[in-house]
Amino acid sequence: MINKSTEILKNSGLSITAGRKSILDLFIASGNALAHQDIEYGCSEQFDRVTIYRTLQTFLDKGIIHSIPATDSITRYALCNETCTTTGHHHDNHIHFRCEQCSKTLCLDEVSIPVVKLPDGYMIHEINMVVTGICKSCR
Amino acid sequence: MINKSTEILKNSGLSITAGRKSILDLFIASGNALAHQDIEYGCSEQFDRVTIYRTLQTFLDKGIIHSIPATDSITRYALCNETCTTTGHHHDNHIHFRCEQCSKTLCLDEVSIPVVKLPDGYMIHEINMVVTGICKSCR
DNA sequence: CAACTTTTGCAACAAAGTTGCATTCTTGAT
DNA sequence: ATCAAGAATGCAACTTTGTTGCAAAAGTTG
Repeated sequence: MINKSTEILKNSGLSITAGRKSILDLFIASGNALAHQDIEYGCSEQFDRVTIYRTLQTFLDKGIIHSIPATDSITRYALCNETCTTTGHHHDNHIHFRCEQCSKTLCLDEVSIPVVKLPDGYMIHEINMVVTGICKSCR
Repeated sequence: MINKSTEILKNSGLSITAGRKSILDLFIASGNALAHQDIEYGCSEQFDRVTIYRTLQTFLDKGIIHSIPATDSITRYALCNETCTTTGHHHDNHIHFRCEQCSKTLCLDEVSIPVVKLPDGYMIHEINMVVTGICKSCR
């Protein structure tokens, strides 16, 4: 296993292609959540828009990345952490933080989502929590 | 003051137009969050797509509605409750629930968002919490 | 390296959202 | 009730975002 992106692909049973490695490398390098557009302009080599959409969907399906809700109609994705190996739809139990200054969206892996009690009759499947504000680096 | 939508518009200092009243009435009648498309097809009279976009933006600015984060790139909006009179960007402190069965998004006004403690250096401005699962009516 | 499967790129399309401008409607003062 | 000024609307044109089918190219397995 040469590098991390190759390793992730192998572990998920996906074939190793230049596009997938490139996109994974970008996620690993950036350290924050990426939108489709970030990837389109961020890859050193350029890939077709369609390929990027399909790759992101594949990664979602395999549990390599997760999507982060936002109010601005831009879907962002972030790498799931290592312990999160479930295939198929799943969810990391951490908070997401969006900085209003630098516009970066981060996974705060160390902060887990508090338990909430819903009224009777509601079944909880998944909880998402997104905090906006100013991040550590921007103060 | 003839009806609720007119009252809301007056309170926000907006001029009373057929489009605005129609859209507000739809929010009041539906009781759940609406996406642009729901409004486009939901209004008895039809309005231009652009008008709907602009009306929603105006309502957001005036604090009449708030937007609800989602992972599906569809922005949904819901009426802010009465106590929430701030003009400009603001946020209701309640949880949103999205039902996987009926696809409705609801404001659970009675459930407030729990306090979270972020690592040092982060400034919190706004917290959003979206729970997905099965709602009361769909069980 | 050969067959078999998977992935990619292209084209074409559909949906979502934005902007400028002319026309129409609201409002507030007469 | 009327009218002028300002605000809102509709239209056209455009950009961005996301989807689908299919043929060509690349990856995988023996």
